[in-house]
Amino acid sequence: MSDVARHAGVSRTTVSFVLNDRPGAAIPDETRRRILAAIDELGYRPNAGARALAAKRSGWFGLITEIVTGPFAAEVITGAQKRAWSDQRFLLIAASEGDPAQESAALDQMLEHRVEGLLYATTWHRAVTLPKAVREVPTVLVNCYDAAGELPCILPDEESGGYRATRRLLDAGHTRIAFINLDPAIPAAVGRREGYERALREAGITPDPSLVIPGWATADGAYDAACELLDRPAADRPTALFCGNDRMAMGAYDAIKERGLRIPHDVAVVGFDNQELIAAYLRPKLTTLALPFEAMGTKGVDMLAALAAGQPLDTHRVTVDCPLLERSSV
Amino acid sequence: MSDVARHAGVSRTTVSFVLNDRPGAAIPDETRRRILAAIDELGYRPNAGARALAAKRSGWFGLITEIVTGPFAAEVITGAQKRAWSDQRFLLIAASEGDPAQESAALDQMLEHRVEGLLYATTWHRAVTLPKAVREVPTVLVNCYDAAGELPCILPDEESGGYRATRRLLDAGHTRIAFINLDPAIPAAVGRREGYERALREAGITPDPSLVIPGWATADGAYDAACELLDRPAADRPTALFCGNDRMAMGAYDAIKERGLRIPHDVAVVGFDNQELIAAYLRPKLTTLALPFEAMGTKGVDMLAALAAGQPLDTHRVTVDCPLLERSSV
DNA sequence: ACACAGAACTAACGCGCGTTATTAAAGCGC
DNA sequence: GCGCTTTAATAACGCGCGTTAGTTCTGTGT
Repeated sequence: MSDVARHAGVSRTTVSFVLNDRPGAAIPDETRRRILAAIDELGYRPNAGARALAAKRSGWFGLITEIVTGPFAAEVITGAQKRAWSDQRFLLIAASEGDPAQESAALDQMLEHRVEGLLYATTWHRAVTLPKAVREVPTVLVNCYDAAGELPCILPDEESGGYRATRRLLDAGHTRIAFINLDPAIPAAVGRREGYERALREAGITPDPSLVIPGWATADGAYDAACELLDRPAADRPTALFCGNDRMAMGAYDAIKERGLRIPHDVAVVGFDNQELIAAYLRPKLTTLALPFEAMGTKGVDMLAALAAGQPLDTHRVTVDCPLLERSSV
Repeated sequence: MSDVARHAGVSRTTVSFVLNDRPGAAIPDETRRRILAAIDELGYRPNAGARALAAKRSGWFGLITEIVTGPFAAEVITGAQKRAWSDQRFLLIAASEGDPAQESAALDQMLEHRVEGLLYATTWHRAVTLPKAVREVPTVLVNCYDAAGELPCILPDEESGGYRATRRLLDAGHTRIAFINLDPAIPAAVGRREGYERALREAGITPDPSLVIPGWATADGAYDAACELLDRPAADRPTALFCGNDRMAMGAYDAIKERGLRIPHDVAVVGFDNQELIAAYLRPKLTTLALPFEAMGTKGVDMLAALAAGQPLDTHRVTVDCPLLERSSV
């Protein structure tokens, strides 16, 4: 930068002023032109680290996930990344691999890099407790929530997801809709069931508890559940299956096809998660709900930016809708 | 750091010495203890940016990929990330989204952050030409190679992959092995075919060109190709299909099943790419070769570390083996 | 007694930049 | 001509640290 200044016949301060087009600094066009020419000629690049040091703004946000691989984490990263870069901020990404030691090591590194905010994302919707050190910096949870209830979080709207799935099946004319749920204890299972029941009641149907069966989040579990449902006497048999995730829908598909039933003609199916490689390749293609990972990542950076700028948050707990992806199984 | 020094009753220099346990500095245990206690008590964290500035070592490596999402990029990131963090180095990740403008913007940002090395990874094995600016910093290409032949690169060993797949089928007793290839013009197609033919010749079989058909990298293309192969007169019909990727293997599965043939009893299949969600969920599960993305990412960081340390590279063009994953389709 | 060597420590500079306080020159009204 | 404001520019400090070239304090041998 001193070289640029010398080359342009001005002081280093003036160069700094044009580089940051400092408001209030009166720089004649001719001078600015000379400086820009010198920059170009010398191939000068500002040093981001030095700039951060002097300005006391690192420009970094941190993102800690459980695994970098895996479709979900990748989507969160994508969403956060796009928003961050477009805003001249950068993402320091780390994976905890589910190991508390790695997690806290990653956190230490991020704090040493003076991140101005921290995003903590999990693979599945659940409660977490973070190391105390996170209090040193604005933190937003993504796809999880603070067991102590102190940190702001961004969560998928499971209830409206359940509602939307059920509503879609109701609209298609189904009245006996079974729900092959995840492990009933987890938040996703609770929320989706509430949405499922709300949709039914809204349609004037009293929810039948016998139509809600846990599939334990596995294809085999859902297969067993579907078999049990489909083997009931005709009057009790559901004509539609809402499955807790796409892998479970795969299991349900097997049970349906084994019985010579056709999808969606005899039995309609709706999944959850939109695991592209499953949902788009099943036959028929699976209608499912997408977890809004990318949107949550984007929203996370937005909230961090606000927090880092000292603005208060309007909501401590943000929910993001799960869009319905229409394919051919309803 | 000055606070720590004052609190421990020493100079800032001494604190710096114990923090970096500087070889040659004689620090009595008692003093070291006092300093560490002060650090702990004050909750001091070194400022990574300031340290980088003073030491003239940023500690950053850059990684540019086409897309952050997508299973392949994620694996490269994982591999690079693990190696980098374990080595106290950090990864500045950017996605070009296939847009040259974004790519060069990302590159600029990385250079401003004074990355000590750059990894450039593509989704599929091919030639690339990078902006001239990459010459400012050691660069290694991952899964692609420099059209100008100047930059070091890390590539999957397509030839040995083709060999290994074919060899596996030969070992299972097959002699008429068809190869439903990718677009014949791309490097992966060329290399794999060479390996395929080498394996055949080694087994005393003269490669039959009529058994090599392009499937154009799509499930439909491979389906058509498989139909044509399987509908040949019995004497000409292959008993094994080696497919250019897993999606193509899906297409081949359909053609095989439609004809009432069984996998692997009547026709064996080997895929390529190991797309988990396809290969592990097809019935029967698909035997396939994995592209070593994670290993290539790791190797990439290794090479960068060597280059950044000023060591010369022993090889300019490194190849990494594609491991065979045995499942149930052979 | 003195010289000398090592141990323990520190003052001071510089990394590349943002920023504040200040100066010098130019323009303007009377 | 004199005061005043605006414009154009700069010197100097500090961000938090690594590092070099010292300085001061011990102990040892003669």
